[in-house]
Amino acid sequence: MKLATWNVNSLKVRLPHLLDWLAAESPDVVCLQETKLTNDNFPVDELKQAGYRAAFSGQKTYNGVAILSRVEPTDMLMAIPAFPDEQKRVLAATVDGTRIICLYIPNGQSVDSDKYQYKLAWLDALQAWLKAELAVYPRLAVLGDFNIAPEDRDVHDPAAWAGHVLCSEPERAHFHDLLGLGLKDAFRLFEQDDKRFSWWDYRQAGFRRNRGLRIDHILLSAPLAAACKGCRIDTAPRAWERPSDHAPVSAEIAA
DNA sequence: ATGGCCTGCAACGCAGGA
Repeated sequence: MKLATWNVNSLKVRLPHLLDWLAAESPDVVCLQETKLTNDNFPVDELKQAGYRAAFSGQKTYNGVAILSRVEPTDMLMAIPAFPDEQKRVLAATVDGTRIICLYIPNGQSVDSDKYQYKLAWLDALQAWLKAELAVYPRLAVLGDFNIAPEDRDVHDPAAWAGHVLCSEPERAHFHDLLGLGLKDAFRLFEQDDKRFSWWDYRQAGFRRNRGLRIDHILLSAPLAAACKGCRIDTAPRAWERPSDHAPVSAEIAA
């Protein structure tokens, strides 16, 4: 079972990229973030043609998440139960006996912003929810744009980013606490090249200069981590015409 | 040198992203 996550930064613009990538990579499950589409505009038919069912939770202009899968997703949940939110950032579904949680964690903007406080409150609620979910679903995968670079090695210039949003100590502590629940960062289960990132700023030729961050993650419960055969960031689509600023991340789980 | 780029909205510049 191949699981993937991709912040597409507008599914309307990136649908051709997504269809090309699905055809090339044949993932079984794909979590999408920043679809920026209302549900009535979701490209259900195009994805069905490509062989994917879709669950989605969108809104106008901002946010929006989706789960694509080869088999019908069931038991969908559109929010953290104890954290009602107008912003569509959460989608959970069960796919073939595996619980999939797709997240678009708030960016936070800057550490002195109200949005940063919202991010920390959001992460508190996430922590409590995932603890309960793990007790219910042994096979649990959490995929998405976490907007957290967990360690300095996930940052192109740790000195420049020190203390800034996405790298601040409270955010990293939250990420560490998720691992403390028993989740594993799939990417770090394997030997990886240095300076592997999943997001690069559109400005200043960020991608060409590999000035990026690793902020898109796949976390796996113990049974899934034990069966995980690989995890990689596919940087190729970031070099395509009119790319998303994020690259897809995928993990292979043995059947 | 505190911007730069991209998307959506519905502007004719803004908010938001990271």
